[in-house]
Amino acid sequence: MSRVDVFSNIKARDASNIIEQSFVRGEVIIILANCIIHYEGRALSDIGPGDRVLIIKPDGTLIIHKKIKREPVNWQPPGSTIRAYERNGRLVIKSIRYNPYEIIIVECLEIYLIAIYDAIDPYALEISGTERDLAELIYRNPEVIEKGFKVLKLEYQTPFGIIDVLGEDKEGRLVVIELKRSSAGLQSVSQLRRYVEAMKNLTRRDIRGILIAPRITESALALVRKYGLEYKKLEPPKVPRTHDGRGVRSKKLLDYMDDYENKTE
Amino acid sequence: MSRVDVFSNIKARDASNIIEQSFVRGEVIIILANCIIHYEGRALSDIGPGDRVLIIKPDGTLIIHKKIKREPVNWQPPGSTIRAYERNGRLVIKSIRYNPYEIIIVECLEIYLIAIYDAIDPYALEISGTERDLAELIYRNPEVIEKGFKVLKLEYQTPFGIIDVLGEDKEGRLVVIELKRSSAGLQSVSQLRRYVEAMKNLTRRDIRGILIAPRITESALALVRKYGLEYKKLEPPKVPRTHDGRGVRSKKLLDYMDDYENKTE
DNA sequence: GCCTGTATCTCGCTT
DNA sequence: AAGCGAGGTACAGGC
Repeated sequence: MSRVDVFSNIKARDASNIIEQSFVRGEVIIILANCIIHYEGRALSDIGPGDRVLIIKPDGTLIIHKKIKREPVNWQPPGSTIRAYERNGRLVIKSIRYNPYEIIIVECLEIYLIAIYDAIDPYALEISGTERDLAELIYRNPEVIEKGFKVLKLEYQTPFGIIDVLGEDKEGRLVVIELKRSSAGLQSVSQLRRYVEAMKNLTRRDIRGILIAPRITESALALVRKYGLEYKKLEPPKVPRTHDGRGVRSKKLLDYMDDYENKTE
Repeated sequence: MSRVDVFSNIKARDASNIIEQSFVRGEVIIILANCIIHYEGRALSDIGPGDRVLIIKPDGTLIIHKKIKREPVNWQPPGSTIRAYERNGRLVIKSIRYNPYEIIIVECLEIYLIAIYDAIDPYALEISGTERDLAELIYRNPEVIEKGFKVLKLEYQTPFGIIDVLGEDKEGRLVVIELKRSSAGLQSVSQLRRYVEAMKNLTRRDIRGILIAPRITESALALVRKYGLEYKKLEPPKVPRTHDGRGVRSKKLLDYMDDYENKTE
């Protein structure tokens, strides 16, 4: 049996049956159709007729793509319900989410193609270069902050937010650290300031606040100084990891990179 | 000529030709395949073999979906380049983005289906219930804030951020307003405080700061009080708008809602 | 280009 | 269930 079944030139009623049965079987459903879309929930939207790509996933996700942009024009998150039926000779797909209550109605004026995809996908994404990697770097090598720095807590909860890294400098002052995986802006400075103020309510010790990021905007740096905070440049490490934890992968990527150079030059 | 061409049982070399030619023609390409994916750029990621859905859009967008979740497992934003070729008998799709430099390599172990979609989609999404709608409500009806309130500026730029609404109360005090379309949290309070502090550098007038949102978290409200700010409950209006500006649409949505009740009860 | 802030953000995590 | 913060966030608007 093939992994994919394809239907074209299909009547609305048949399409609705195929979709509902396939959804129950836990398959991915791809629909190419001309449709109009109504959405109401946290906001309200409508869009007139156009050729779009619909993806219905077995977890209840609904994604509707236009022919441009990375973001779907309409969607429903995992856990939503899916119903398909025929109405006035047209395929209608209705998805409802509860809490918050949100509804999407897709009315298909023309169905070009329906693909039923019995997908098997056991692997999870392995990623590095995140803020978490930056935190682990500091945890394992506290001296990257400064000589004599000690980590006291990661993800330390205060009444007014969660501090990425709480530490202590060699003079015994409390150090509040806010991490950013990429450029730090005004918001990051406000965040750090909030945590420092929160800690001032909890202790009478001297407190320093340090913003850690590979880059900072000019106005953010000005704000850091205005608030008596500090900035230190530091990048999150990108460490290739394979499923079994060995760093074999980068060689393979480099292999492809070479391949790219050969193809395009 | 049909809007969709479908290919299955296709060789890697043929697939690559179809993809490259179709991309040049400005069509949407949907590929169902078992693949591994390498990504390197702002971060670094890998994922082992699995059945996924790939969408290549004519604007250079690449989206790769697993069988669950709303978010793609890997992607490339609009403006990226797309290349497809055969390597060791396998289809390889490579996408590069510059600034920042990011590369995705998809190696297909098996191609289940390729659909070439000549999509036509002229309409844009019409949406309401956004922060912008809340701002317009206040601009047209300043009294929703309080009696005697006057709007001075929308999107007023300070050295430390952009104030949603700058206004004046009936006592002649400057009022800084921060809007949220949904629940306000700690971050919103920090933001408002930053703007109020920024204005204090620019004027000697008395300044009030008001956070406007349909809801606020408990700790955010505590922080509002701690900083001497104010909170006012207000919701962004959801106004159905049709393409020509008339509010005809909600009747149609209600029509479908009734339909839903009939179908499910 | 960079910077700033919103989003029907989504997602994971913790209380 | 609600709150909090990260994200390869994407996206729009300004400068």
